[in-house]
Amino acid sequence: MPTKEEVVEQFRCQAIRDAAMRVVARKGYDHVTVQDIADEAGIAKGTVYLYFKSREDILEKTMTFSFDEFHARIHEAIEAGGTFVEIVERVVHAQLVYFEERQEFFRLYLVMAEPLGERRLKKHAVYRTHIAQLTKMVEAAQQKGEVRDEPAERIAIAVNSTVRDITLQRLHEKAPRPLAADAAFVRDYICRGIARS
Amino acid sequence: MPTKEEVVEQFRCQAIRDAAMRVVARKGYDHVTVQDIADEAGIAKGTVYLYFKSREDILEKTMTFSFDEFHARIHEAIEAGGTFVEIVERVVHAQLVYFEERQEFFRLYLVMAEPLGERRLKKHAVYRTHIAQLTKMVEAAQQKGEVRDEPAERIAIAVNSTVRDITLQRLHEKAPRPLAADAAFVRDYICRGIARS
DNA sequence: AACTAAACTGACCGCTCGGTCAGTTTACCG
DNA sequence: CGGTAAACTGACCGAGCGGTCAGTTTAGTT
Repeated sequence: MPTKEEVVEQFRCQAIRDAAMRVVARKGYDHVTVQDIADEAGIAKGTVYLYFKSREDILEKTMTFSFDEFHARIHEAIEAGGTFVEIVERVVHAQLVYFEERQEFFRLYLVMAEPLGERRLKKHAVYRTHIAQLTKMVEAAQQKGEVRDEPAERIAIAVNSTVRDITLQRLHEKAPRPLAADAAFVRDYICRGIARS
Repeated sequence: MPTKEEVVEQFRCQAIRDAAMRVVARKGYDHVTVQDIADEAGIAKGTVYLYFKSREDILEKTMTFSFDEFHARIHEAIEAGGTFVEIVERVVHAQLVYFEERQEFFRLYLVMAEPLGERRLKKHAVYRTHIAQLTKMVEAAQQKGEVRDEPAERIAIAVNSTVRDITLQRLHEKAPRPLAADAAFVRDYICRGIARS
């Protein structure tokens, strides 16, 4: 049983993470300042440092925390079973919906996938986890002979990239077409390619 | 006929752009300082400002300048004609080779595709140009009935995302498999999907 | 060699940001 | 209430950055 202090602490941490996520969505990961986060959360900058030890700490915790929920959703979609096409359909749909509902998270997610600079950031580890999840899905389908015999990780990356960029495109459009249409498009693109059959 | 002064000026500008590209590749777009660029180019910071009017000016010019050459290569690959599969094969191959040979450019390219923050950056315009180029390619193929009847821009985005993320993956690997293998994989993924046929 | 204009330099300025901490407010308990 | 400990605040500090410019070096001309 958590003490009252722990409950309050958790509540504050969550509020700060939520604020951080909104600000990252607005300004981009690299341009977020601690003052921004404090303002967004309606507290003083000093208070932030009572709950997190540095700017990086806030951003990293924000990332991993949000990601856990996303990860769980995809896990569900995979575990529900069925043919590979059905699984892909659910996974694609789950991702599109999740990104659509939580654009702040999606923008954070974009940052996770990209890193390639001097520092191997923790962000990237989070992205790799997601790829690993999809890779297992592909491997299972290959065992059942539903998917071509190519490196599973390559396939997972290809699948994921498509979902991500279509989501990005939808975010840029003022009035994107119905989500179901893009979900179907991505599912078909992944499974059958774009050649007229 | 350019004067001697103009030649020297162009040479200096090119040297600074080259330096900027290398530093961006190492540190990432947002963390590059003007001092970094000056050091890399072997000149003083003040000298940089004789040729460019601001940090943003350097980065923007570096981006568009490098991109023009890339754009031309893809244009060639498209215009050489043939069936859609052949064209895709050439385009994918050209991109993979170009990215492999110029990793600094690729890292710059990654930054172009991503923006989604407060400011609609010029970076993004450059990326849109590339997508527009691919979109035209897809539309031509649709006219000939070689490609399914889906929004051409969506297809272009999907195609491009795959090439990009596979390239990214290759950069992370110490010993990636032969480029031709990935080129074939991407081509097949795009045209036929991943379902076992 | 003497002169000059153009090219170049790097110390400097103003500003922003991450992080600190002395002081203030709040909340709880006897 | 009164007292005290915990929570909170925001002015402040030092570091680092973009951009400037007075001074120095270089290169061309006579």
